[in-house]
Amino acid sequence: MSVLNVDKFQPGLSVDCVILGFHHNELKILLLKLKDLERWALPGGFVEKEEDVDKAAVRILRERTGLKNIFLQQFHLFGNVDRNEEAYADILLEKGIVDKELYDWLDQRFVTVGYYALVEYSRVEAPTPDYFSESCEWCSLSNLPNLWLDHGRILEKAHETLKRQLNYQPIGLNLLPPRFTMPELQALYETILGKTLDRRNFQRKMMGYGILIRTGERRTGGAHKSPWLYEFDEEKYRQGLADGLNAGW
Amino acid sequence: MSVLNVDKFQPGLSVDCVILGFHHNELKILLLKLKDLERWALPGGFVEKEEDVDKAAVRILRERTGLKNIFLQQFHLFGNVDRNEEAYADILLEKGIVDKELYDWLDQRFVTVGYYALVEYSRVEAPTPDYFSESCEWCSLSNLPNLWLDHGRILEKAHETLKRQLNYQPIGLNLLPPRFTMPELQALYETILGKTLDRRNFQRKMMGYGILIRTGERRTGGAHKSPWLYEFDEEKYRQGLADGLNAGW
DNA sequence: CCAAAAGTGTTCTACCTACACCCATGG
DNA sequence: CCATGGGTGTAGGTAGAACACTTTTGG
Repeated sequence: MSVLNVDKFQPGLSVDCVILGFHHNELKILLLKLKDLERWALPGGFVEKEEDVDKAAVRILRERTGLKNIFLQQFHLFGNVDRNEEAYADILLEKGIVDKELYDWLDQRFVTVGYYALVEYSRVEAPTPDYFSESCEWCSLSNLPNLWLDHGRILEKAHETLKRQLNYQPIGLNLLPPRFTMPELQALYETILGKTLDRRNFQRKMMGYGILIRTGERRTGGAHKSPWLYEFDEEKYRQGLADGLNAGW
Repeated sequence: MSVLNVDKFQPGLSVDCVILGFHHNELKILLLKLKDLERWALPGGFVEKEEDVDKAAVRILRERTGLKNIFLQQFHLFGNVDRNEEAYADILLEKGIVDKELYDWLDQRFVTVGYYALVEYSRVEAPTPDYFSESCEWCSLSNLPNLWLDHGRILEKAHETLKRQLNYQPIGLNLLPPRFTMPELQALYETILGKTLDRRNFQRKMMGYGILIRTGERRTGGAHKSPWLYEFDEEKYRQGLADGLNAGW
């Protein structure tokens, strides 16, 4: 038996997670530095034979971040034949990181299901690398390292999906701390959308959704007027997720 | 070798297509009547080992309908373990429709990728059943037969996706005949959305998108005022598909 | 007291909604 | 000629965009 018991996995099927956090007004993504290769990969894994694909994504997220009960959404299946072209398994075999059995497993064609998760940056205490990687770190979306295979494309697609969903779904819960200011929420939107928004219109629009509660407190210590602290009305937030915010038509 | 050479297919992976057409002001879906079972299935198939998943979907659509160059969109992967529960393969083996090799192939766990296609009803001349089905027919969405496995759920998800996409994507090309009237287009929207829309506002909104061209001609023969015939400005239509119609934010 | 950030209000416009009205056609 | 469906116009409301103004805070 290899270091990984490949028999328990569904062949040819993998899951990759785009795990996004928000820190210092920047979108961060959790990436794995592959062993003996100057490339980084999305946290991913295989699907057990008796495991739902959605459950596998949840498990992988938990294994890397320790987090549970996180908003995790499937967004696309990547199924091109040529997506596995890179000969990384050869290097792994050469270096003795994998044995022949695992090599053969890795060498097959894989299709991968992309999931994205929005997590609170500070709640991820010790990101854990997997067997194929030497470290697991937050990287800035604006300054990405060299990504493995089609992982750049997967990330791009996740980002597109996220942008579109911003139009009809609430966002921020599990991405921001439990209490946050309106400028912080706005900065999140601006970062995801890649453009600036009007402060005052943003405030009105967000309040109009009815998913925010203004707590009585303010964030003090900043160099200027202290902003109010808000929290999500989780009940209404979930309803917004389910029903959509801007129905249209 | 079986009737199907299963060796050439990627194990555990299938594609199912929700093929929608529009006829007599009703949405129709192309379904297969399974042999020796009072159940119907979505047109589907397996993915060849050297074939992109998207290409497989195109191939399956072509095999059933003869159509090419159709709007075909992946919308979800269905990956629960329990989705294959039904013991249909047992019946097929019993009746001698499949041999042991094919039986074993069918008996494995499958995850399936859902695609939906919008096609012009009248252009599908002779829908062709596959090896497992005895007929291939258009069924009315409002009066569905008993569906196999989770195909009802897959259809539902396709319909949800379609409804949402109506808010930011044009629709109608390849679903309506090349020339159509505004009431016909409206009927399509109403059918998909499951609600009535205001005639006059609909017209203004659609014209506002700039994807329609009013031809000089009218449809005569109807019992009342003859409506104008329109066609899509395919250039702008495609641009609308790519960029979205209502960007939002 | 000043600069900069945060909160609130106002105007203008565009679009959506809900209608009223006119025109064509076949029976 | 009339019932019905199709085409066009218009008034009111609502929401988004683009503003100005006030308030608070640390330095």
